[in-house]
Amino acid sequence: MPHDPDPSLRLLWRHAAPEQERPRRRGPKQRLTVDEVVDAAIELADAEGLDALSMRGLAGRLGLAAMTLYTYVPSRKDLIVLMVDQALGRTALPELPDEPRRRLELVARVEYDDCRAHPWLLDAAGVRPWLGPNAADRYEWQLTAVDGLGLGDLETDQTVALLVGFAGNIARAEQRVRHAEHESGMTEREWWEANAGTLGELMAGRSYPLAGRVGQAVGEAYQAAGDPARELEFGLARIIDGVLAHAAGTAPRHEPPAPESYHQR
Amino acid sequence: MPHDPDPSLRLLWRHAAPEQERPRRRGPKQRLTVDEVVDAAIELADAEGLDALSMRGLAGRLGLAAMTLYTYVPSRKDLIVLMVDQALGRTALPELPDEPRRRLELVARVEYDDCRAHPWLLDAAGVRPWLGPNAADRYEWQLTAVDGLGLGDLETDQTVALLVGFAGNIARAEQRVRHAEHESGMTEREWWEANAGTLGELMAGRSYPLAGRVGQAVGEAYQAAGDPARELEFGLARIIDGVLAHAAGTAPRHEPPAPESYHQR
DNA sequence: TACTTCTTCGTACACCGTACAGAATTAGTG
DNA sequence: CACTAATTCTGTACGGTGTACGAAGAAGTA
Repeated sequence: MPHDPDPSLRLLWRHAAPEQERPRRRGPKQRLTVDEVVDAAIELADAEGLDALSMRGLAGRLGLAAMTLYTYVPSRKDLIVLMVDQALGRTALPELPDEPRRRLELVARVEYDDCRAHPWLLDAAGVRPWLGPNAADRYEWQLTAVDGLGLGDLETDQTVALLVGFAGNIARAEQRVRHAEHESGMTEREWWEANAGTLGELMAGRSYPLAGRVGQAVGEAYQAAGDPARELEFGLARIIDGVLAHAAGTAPRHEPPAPESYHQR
Repeated sequence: MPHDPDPSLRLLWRHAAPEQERPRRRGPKQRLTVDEVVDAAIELADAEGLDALSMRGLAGRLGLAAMTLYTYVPSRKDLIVLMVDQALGRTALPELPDEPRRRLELVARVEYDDCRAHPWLLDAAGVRPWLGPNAADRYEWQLTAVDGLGLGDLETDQTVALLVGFAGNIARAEQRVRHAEHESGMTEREWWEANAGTLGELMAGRSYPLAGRVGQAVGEAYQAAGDPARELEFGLARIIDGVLAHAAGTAPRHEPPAPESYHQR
């Protein structure tokens, strides 16, 4: 017996066929629209994070009783799916430049900017990667950016995943620091100053020559410049170098290692 | 007024100074050890995910009352921090090969394997990236792998982040599919078959030339081979190409500095 | 023995998502 | 018009969560 189609797909694509969207329904009109609900949820999640987005809280902010939300949206999970697609739709996809490197950079940067504007996007990725209209548009746009390098279909897809995944990781690292600072009430620097003594005492006996040196350099650079944009710059340049070299067919190729036992448990 | 040092740091490094670990305490002995609690939590999270790890559930599995756990661990968040470090400590860090490419590959693969063995590691990364002993050991090991390429301290750190971040992303993508399948009760293929009709109807009017073609190719390749290992392979090769090219100080379109042996294919 | 300190545990609170039933409101039907 | 059916809105309730708090008991010290 086959499965039923997913009802929330129609909700995701609710703007696709606006002709007969509302074929005159019986009961009272809805006070709000789904878009208004989702927009309010986005606003709330932007301000206070996905954890702080509760059905009761959102309903209260909208002047509704808690359960009323369920006439707009089947569940909190579905709401989040709608939020993702709606947030993606807010940024207009810029025109793609001609130069390949610029195109790939742009794919990563757009993703990075969105993940900074809506940090909860990174947490929401845990739910099903459903195809909403804006997600579909964006995927098509991303593929267009990578298309024409001479890669195969699979490699094109993997390149997109590589770029947006990396951009998301940079955003995630920033978000983690902000989150920790917000909830511990002290900055990264204050935390370190408060714990350096304890940590040094605990780590006595162990030696971390590289980690000590590198960690210090990273800490200084981070708090001095304060721009994790540099981090984006570096990794992005490496990735694009590698992709372009591969596309040009000039990258050195090696056999993958034997899959079993490159290290023991 | 300066901040107090973080109490859970001592808990993280509880094995660091075992001499005077227990300076004769008064009340009854604890029935369990912190390690046993954390191990049970890891086991539970491995089996059912981080969401299913509740204090009551864990306590029940250990034969304790719920609140008793709080004599071992200050809070659920701290427990997760301990879980992360303890899980990291379970995999012995393999010896690093000589060839640079193999070293970088190994860094990514170890991370990938761990993220597959403990999928909740990816969710747990949301909490503070605290320095536990095993995390510190691993960081040092990762830096050692990248060291010697001629990169600066910052770039070395960023390269590590690039590799492990990528590996985590691949694992995350797999986990997402598994999670969706588990909770929807149908496989990716079944879902598609059930929703292809609806989706096609909804997407009428829009055209996704690339996404359609690529998506189909990806879907076939994915379900046919079932190996996301290929995805790891591809991105990893690009990243390492880019990093090594950069380390060699040569722009992407230059020859690599003739390693002793590499065969082209 | 009495005191102190620690572990264990039951209860309680605030919050969460949401199932359910009833009241109010509107559109279609006679 | 009245009547019915569908739909929105709402309050209450259930089972779940993390954890604050206080009581009870055990083990060490005086």
